[in-house]
Amino acid sequence: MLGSVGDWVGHARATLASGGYRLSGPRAAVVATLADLGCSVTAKEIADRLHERGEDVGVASIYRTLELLDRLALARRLDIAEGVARYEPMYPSGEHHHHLVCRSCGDVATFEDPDLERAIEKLAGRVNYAVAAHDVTLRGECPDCAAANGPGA
Amino acid sequence: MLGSVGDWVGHARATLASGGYRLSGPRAAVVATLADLGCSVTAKEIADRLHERGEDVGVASIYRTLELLDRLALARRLDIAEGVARYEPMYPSGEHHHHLVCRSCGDVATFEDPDLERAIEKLAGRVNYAVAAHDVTLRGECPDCAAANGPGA
DNA sequence: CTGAGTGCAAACAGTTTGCATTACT
DNA sequence: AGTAATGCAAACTGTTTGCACTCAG
Repeated sequence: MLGSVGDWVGHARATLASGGYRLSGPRAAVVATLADLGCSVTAKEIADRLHERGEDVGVASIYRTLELLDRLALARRLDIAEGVARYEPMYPSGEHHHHLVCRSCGDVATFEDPDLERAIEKLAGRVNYAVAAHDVTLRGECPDCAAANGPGA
Repeated sequence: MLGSVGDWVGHARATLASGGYRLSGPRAAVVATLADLGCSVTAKEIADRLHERGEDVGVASIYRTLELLDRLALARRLDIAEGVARYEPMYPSGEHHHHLVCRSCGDVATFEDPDLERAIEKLAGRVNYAVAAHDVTLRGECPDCAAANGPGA
């Protein structure tokens, strides 16, 4: 079970500790919640989830933790929809996925594609930037919205 | 000269007109400025440029125009850096490019890659979404920043 | 014990909206 | 003339920051 939730939480805890960062209650809660929610999570979603469980954490701490995770390469920030930052856990193995965003309902799905990764890798070697990461976002309609809107269009 | 600046302005004007949208002074100014600035432009950059030329346009109108252009597929909104919406002209030919973003200085460069497009096209046929568009963003360091920071890292 | 980390609330930046006024068509 | 579009300014949303307090190491 590569990159499983439990693994990532452990990895995050270890990385934080070895970086001299304290594993405070709020910080641990944000890490656990991010792991739990998984893919493409907003600060608000984390806050809400924690609130539901009675374990409230100030928004500032949520933002500060997410920023820290991003800085330590424990999470990555996504620019899928403008206006809201989304985060998701980053696995040490480097495995990752990309996103499909529904223009109608905002739903986010994921995909992985070796061919695409290969094309990007080759490309990265050709450009004059030192490429460290990449995002690919496909936009269109999810099956549900296509069924609902498509026939009419 | 496919998709040249002049072409696009004409195309935009025609599309607006045929959609029943008025070609007001402010709107025309935004269209012209977007064409002029070209790639990856923010609302503020348009406002500033117009201000320099003494042709001030209210921010609201700039945002409304950009949203309209996006809606009419005359421009596309980019989610390159979170927190700011960036726009660029969309050419009717469908030709487009993607972006390289420097993590150090924020510089944005562009690239085109047929292999990548091919991979995305194939992929689009395989997923269950009806894919209408795609964005690819490579992140890393531009040559200048790599030269400045790289040796130290 | 001591400073990293927290929570609050105020500050901010970018964007949107309501409404009276202006100006395309 | 009639209505789409503008400009202003206030409202909003998401995010950041200053500061006194707290708690993990």
